[in-house]
Amino acid sequence: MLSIGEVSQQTGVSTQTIRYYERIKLLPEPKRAGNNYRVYSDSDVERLRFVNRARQLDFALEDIAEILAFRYQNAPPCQYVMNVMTQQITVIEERIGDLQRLRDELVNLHRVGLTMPEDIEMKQCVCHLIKTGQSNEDVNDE
Amino acid sequence: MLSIGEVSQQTGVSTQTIRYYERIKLLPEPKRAGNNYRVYSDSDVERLRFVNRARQLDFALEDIAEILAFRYQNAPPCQYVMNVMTQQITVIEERIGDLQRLRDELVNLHRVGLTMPEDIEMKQCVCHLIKTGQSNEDVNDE
DNA sequence: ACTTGACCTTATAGTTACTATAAGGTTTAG
DNA sequence: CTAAACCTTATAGTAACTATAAGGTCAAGT
Repeated sequence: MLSIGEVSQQTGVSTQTIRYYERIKLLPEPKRAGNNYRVYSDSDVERLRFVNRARQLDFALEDIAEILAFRYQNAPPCQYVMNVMTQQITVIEERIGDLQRLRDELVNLHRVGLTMPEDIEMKQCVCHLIKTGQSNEDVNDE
Repeated sequence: MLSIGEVSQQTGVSTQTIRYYERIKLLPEPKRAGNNYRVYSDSDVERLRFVNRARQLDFALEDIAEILAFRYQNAPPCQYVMNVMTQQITVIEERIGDLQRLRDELVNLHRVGLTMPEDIEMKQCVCHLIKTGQSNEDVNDE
């Protein structure tokens, strides 16, 4: 039986966040000690660990709630979880692609900024690059 | 001279977002027509394009406001912009790394889920994988 | 003249996943 | 007996929008 602070330490989830999860019903209301402090059982901690782990996999809290609901009904959430995973993978791969393109663009702009003569750099410079939105194509491919 | 809807079409920024930018003073209050409709000049549109382009580069609105403030004072924001860019690139590269690790982990879990015998898959399955948080290491490297 | 639909206006609340703050109660060590 | 390190609740703030409500304006069609 652990206090909220102890649970926080053991799981790496802040006390604020634990209370937040309780508020949005992702975690059940724990028992209370005589002084009204929260007291957590092993199964509470296990559930929190599950939530935390799923968050690290970037599952939305809503999806996690759904999975937990399946779990509680003793229905197998497997197919659901597998579907969510497939979706997640697609979304993440798209994000990676977007970010890579963005990084290339920024690196380009930065490089152009560096190679500008100082007096121009200090007057028109990078703002112009941002503004036009064409530097990328200019430098890159066209 | 354009209406908010026309500006929206020309820039790809929703009318809601244009009003939002005005509210947080990223854009100046435009003139109004007799009917109280917003009327935008070319320079208004140019400024919005700048904001939009910077957003596409994932600059925070706060940074954009800072850059625009420099611009207005005719002070060269160059060094500031260059610094922001450098920071952005670092942050983005970290995010890409995180996401790649996450994707690998998910792909792994998904693969394990697929190769599970169906009866097990339908009872313990992926939830267990999420729960333990150890499947990744099991499958990957150790 | 009137109504329908596509515009425009403001103000306010909702989104996601937290984080921070205020204002206070409890417990333990010195 | 007081200071610290816990705990409690309630509420507001974060980023960058998006959605909703409730209404005003305008051009075209009947």
